[in-house]
Amino acid sequence: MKSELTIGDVARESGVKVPTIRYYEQIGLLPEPPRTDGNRRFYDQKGLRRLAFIRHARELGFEVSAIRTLLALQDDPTQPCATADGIAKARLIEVEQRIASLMALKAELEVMVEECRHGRLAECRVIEVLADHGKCMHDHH
Amino acid sequence: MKSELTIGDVARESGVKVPTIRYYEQIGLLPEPPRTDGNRRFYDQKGLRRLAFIRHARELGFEVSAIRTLLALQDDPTQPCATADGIAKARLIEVEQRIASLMALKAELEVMVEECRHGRLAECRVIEVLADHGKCMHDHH
DNA sequence: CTACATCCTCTAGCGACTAGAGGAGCAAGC
DNA sequence: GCTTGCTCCTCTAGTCGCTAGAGGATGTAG
Repeated sequence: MKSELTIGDVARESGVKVPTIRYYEQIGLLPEPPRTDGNRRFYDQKGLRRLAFIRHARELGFEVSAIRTLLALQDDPTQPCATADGIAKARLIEVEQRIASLMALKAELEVMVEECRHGRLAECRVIEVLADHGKCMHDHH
Repeated sequence: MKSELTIGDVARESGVKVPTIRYYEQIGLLPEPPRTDGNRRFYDQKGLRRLAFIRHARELGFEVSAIRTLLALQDDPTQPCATADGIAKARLIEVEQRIASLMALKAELEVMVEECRHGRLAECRVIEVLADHGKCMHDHH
């Protein structure tokens, strides 16, 4: 376990691309790391963990502003966790709504694809359904 | 049924906002409509249908480039519909993958929220799970 | 005739990156 | 030492699909 990690090292280990790491630093999600004599960033295990935290949160769909709050909470563990819990709950609701919406779209796409008779476009269901919303059986949108 | 519709009329009837309609025109999704003496755009039922088509396709998550192709196909209905069918099928696969991914995230978020004991952050599951990906039971990401 | 809504063009901003230019540093092989 | 080639640096600009705002013209209702 190296103690001085280059930006490439942390990129490999965290799965976050090098330019994205620099971008996170630029927007203040990551602190400015120390530099070598040759002006290169170097990181320690703490920096790597912070980046892994960010990556995981991004994968879960949290916005950067939410991650900013979560990181601040992590930095001050004397705070009650109601805030973190609230952010997670809000995200859960978003995800549930997005799933419901996508399920409806899936059903609609399936009908379109299913009914396409592979003939001429004149009777193609894909075009037809898109052209006339009334032809789709769902009222979700 | 008016035959000369202002941009505001088609916005109301299609549910697409006025600046978005102008944007669609700018990127070539909509043809440049004729203008009144006072330089205002006016539309007919055909223009409104084209906009409704675009809106529905966007709601189904099709990208603008895909919609461009679908519109071209619609304009030339002698073409086989295999292309339209392919676009819809590709989108269906995307949607299915997105649903699967969101279901996994939902499960993970539920565990996080469920296990949060509403105590101090020191033992908050939300922060903890985010900080250590190994603590989450899914290997989807 | 005066408000006020709607329209026009134009430029710039959003989020979360991603790509590319142009140059400097570093490690390994010869 | 020297060259090759990879990684790093900064900076600007582009992506997608809009959205917001400035600053001005036009149309409509009372």
